[in-house]
Amino acid sequence: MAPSKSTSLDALRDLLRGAGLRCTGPRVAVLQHFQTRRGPLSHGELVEALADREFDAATLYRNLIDLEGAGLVNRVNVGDNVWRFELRDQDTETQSEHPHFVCVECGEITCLDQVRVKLTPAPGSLKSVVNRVSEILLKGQCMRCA
Amino acid sequence: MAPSKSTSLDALRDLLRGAGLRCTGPRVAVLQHFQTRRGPLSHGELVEALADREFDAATLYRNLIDLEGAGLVNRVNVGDNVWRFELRDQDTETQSEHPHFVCVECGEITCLDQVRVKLTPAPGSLKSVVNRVSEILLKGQCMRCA
DNA sequence: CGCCCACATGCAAACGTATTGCAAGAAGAT
DNA sequence: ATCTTCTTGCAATACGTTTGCATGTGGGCG
Repeated sequence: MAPSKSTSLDALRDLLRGAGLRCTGPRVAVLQHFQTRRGPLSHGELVEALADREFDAATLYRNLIDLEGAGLVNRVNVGDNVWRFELRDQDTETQSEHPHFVCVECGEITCLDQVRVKLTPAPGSLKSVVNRVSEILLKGQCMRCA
Repeated sequence: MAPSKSTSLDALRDLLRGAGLRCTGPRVAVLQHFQTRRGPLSHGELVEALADREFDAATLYRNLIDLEGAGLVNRVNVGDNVWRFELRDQDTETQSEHPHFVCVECGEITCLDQVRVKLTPAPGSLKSVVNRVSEILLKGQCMRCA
């Protein structure tokens, strides 16, 4: 019968502790805000969104970095030279195989699970410089922004 | 019998004038430097590379912007929040944008001119979200960092 | 060939985001 | 309850990007 609020709060608590981070006010607030938000969030947007809580901007910045280091959020760059962060899906363990598509307009990130990318190098071009490709990023315009 | 130096200089002159830009010392120097360089170049790197010419940094910055507006260079973003510019291939009319490879260790950026990327979408996956792919970014580990 | 004007340069400064130093404060293990 | 270590708050710095403005210059035109 526990209210959902405290339930999710406990979940966040476990999430933080499990990641080796202390459970503090700012961090819980950040995670909570991420849960209500779809899509990447910049540091500035986060500061403004939590302005009423009056957390220090540097604290929130470091929180984002820490959460990224703990694997709870991803840091993405949609091409406007501003770091953005998004809650990382905890369910999917391996996400390395499929390419990601980033819309340069709305910044939405799409996992192209079904898309296969085939690289056909000319002799001596790819092999000479590239050892291993770990991530494939496609940038462009999504249908909605077209 | 004209020396190749003056020949290419004339070519650059025509390139600039043809693009509607005045032929000035800084602009010629920028284009010349791009010709000797493989891969994208940041503003800071360009300033340092042409330090002996003692051009103003703001001038070089505006040159990059102007050259981009004239279609002579492309502006790319490899994910480190720094704008980079590369000479645009004038021969290929259809945007044959080559993919870029970024080493996640040393940060070196490589133009994979010869690499062709073929996307084979499963039915209804790519078309539904992606309208147009404008940039392809491959991240991984380069040979030297392996 | 020289004039003239729009465009380009140089210099300085503003700006926004990213990043760090340090002392005070809080979390959580014992 | 205490103590250690991590975190916060505040300030200041670093860095790339961008702009204002006065001066200088390319190149078209007479």
